[in-house]
Amino acid sequence: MAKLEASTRVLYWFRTDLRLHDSPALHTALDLKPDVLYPIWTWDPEYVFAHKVGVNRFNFLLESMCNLSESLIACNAKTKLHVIRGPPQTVIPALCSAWNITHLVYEKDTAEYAAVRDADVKARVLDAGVRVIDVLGHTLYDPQAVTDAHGGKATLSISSWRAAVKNLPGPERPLPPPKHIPPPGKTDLPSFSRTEHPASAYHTVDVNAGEREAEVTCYDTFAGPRGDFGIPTLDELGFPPATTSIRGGETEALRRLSNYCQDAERVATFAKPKTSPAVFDPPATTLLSPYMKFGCLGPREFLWRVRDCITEWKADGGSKNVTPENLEGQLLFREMYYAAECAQGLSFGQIRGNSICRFIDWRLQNEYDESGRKIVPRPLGDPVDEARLAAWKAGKTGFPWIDAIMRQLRQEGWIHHLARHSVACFLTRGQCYISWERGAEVFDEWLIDWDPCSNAGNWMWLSCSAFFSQYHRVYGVVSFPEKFDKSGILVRKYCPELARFPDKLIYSPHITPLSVQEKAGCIIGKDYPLPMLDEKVEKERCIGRVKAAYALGLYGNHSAALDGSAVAMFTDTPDLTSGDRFAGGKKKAGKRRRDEEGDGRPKKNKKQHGSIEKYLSQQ
DNA sequence: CTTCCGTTGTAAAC
DNA sequence: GTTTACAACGGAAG
Repeated sequence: MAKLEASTRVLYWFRTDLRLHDSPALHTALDLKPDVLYPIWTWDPEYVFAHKVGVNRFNFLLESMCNLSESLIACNAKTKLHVIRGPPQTVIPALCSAWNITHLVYEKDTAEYAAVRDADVKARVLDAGVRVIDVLGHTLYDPQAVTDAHGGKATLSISSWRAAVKNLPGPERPLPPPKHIPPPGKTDLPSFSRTEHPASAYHTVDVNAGEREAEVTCYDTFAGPRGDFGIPTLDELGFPPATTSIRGGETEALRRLSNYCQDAERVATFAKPKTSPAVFDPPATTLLSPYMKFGCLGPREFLWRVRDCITEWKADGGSKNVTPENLEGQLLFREMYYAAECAQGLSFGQIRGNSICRFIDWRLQNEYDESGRKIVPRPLGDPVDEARLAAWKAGKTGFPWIDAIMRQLRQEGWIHHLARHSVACFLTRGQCYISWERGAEVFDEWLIDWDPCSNAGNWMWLSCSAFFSQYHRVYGVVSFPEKFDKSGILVRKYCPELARFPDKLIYSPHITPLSVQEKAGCIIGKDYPLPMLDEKVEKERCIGRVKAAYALGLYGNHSAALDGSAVAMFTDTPDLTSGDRFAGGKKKAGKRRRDEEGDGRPKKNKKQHGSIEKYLSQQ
């Protein structure tokens, strides 16, 4: 009797902490000196059916889970990562009951979606008398503590974030990985049924259906096809093989980190804005973001490895770079976005209801029903806008720099930070004037390192919706890449049809004489698209529109943004590229349009390098 | 109130 | 290759 009460039986729930090193939550679990510890992962149907996730992120996750399982086995041959296929909200309470769990331990996830889910799970198991311990470990600082120190307001700049953390204790050195892990106990699943733990409920909205080549079989059983709680495979998701060359896992993360730190001078003099988005083999940056996203790499491990590396190098006479441009600074932006998301909640990922996000009359914004629910799938908008969005996503805009980046994104699941800037600026305030929500959605689908805080935060930054406001600074689709690479290696790799164009024309092949095009074996307008819009003309229109939006001064939480009437408060600048720009699309009711705007300066339309009409006719 | 600063612009002028 | 005008924002500091 007394012995039974003393027995400590821990369910350790792995989520975005797929590592053994520097895991405060796992450390806490082991400090309980448990008799048994079950390392589990709940294979949540939400991500399989309701959230659009590309094959490369799933592949990275599965590899990271496999690697973690191997590391667990190395600590104790009797253990491994146990995958249970079902929604955590019902599966975890059922496991607690079936396995007589006394403690549920996991790393705290502060992002709103996860926080809501975890609160649900927590409430259910607390009811059953299980103690719940959640421990921070995904960030250097507690986003809630930063928010509190900032008066409950979102941190909108690095300086305000810095002021908020000034009096908080700084990050300590990372914890070592455990050497031993207790074994799990019995693993039977009495009376588990799909009625209680539905996966099918989500089938009605299988948003990934288009990517699948076969049926989803991963929910046929709870413990996998072999009944051994094995890690699912892409086959069981019905997905084709992954296309990325980025391998997942903690082992790979630590190898990459060590590898990058070999070159102490590069670490110590790192300046993000100076790193090239055009090189890829190897990339100019660490490529550690995917590992950070899934917790294969702990932020403190990264921070202190970098700090130590720089200290050593400085001892040899070097002088180091400063935040926020240096490597440590990269982590600080992540912290800033986490704190801002924590203060803002679910609306951080959208315009509607988002008090830090400017309301701008972007095309193809989210749409909501009367009760404020997002309409899924999104009703189609103006065909010209839709065509532009589709071309952007497909890497067929006719601008090689943009297209190469988008194709790299799809293939590799990762692109350089400044490449993200280029394509995000182009889609939103630079040229297309399409809502950042659409871009964020595509990044969510394709980026391995997608993170609800950093992704939405950076899209608001680039679209000048929050964090940043210098909307005149528009990235050129030729000038910007030329600054880094005049030879166009990224374009040659990801747009191979352009590989034989001369350096001077690689970013603007449409002005190439036909004879040269023929020699290069690629006719622009046939083998590669004409530019789908006039870069300079659209840039000027966009700047004018954003300027007008700033003057109007609406934010996402304005009543007009909530009830959908805000768009009608905008007036349009005269159309310069195509007279029938709005002819095909339905205009919003009550929309006013004026003929002239602002400076009234007649804009010359000298170089019409292409038009959406010409572009569409090629499709 | 004014001034200064802000990770990552461009194009022209020197 | 570096410097400067461009046209100009929000927020913090003074």
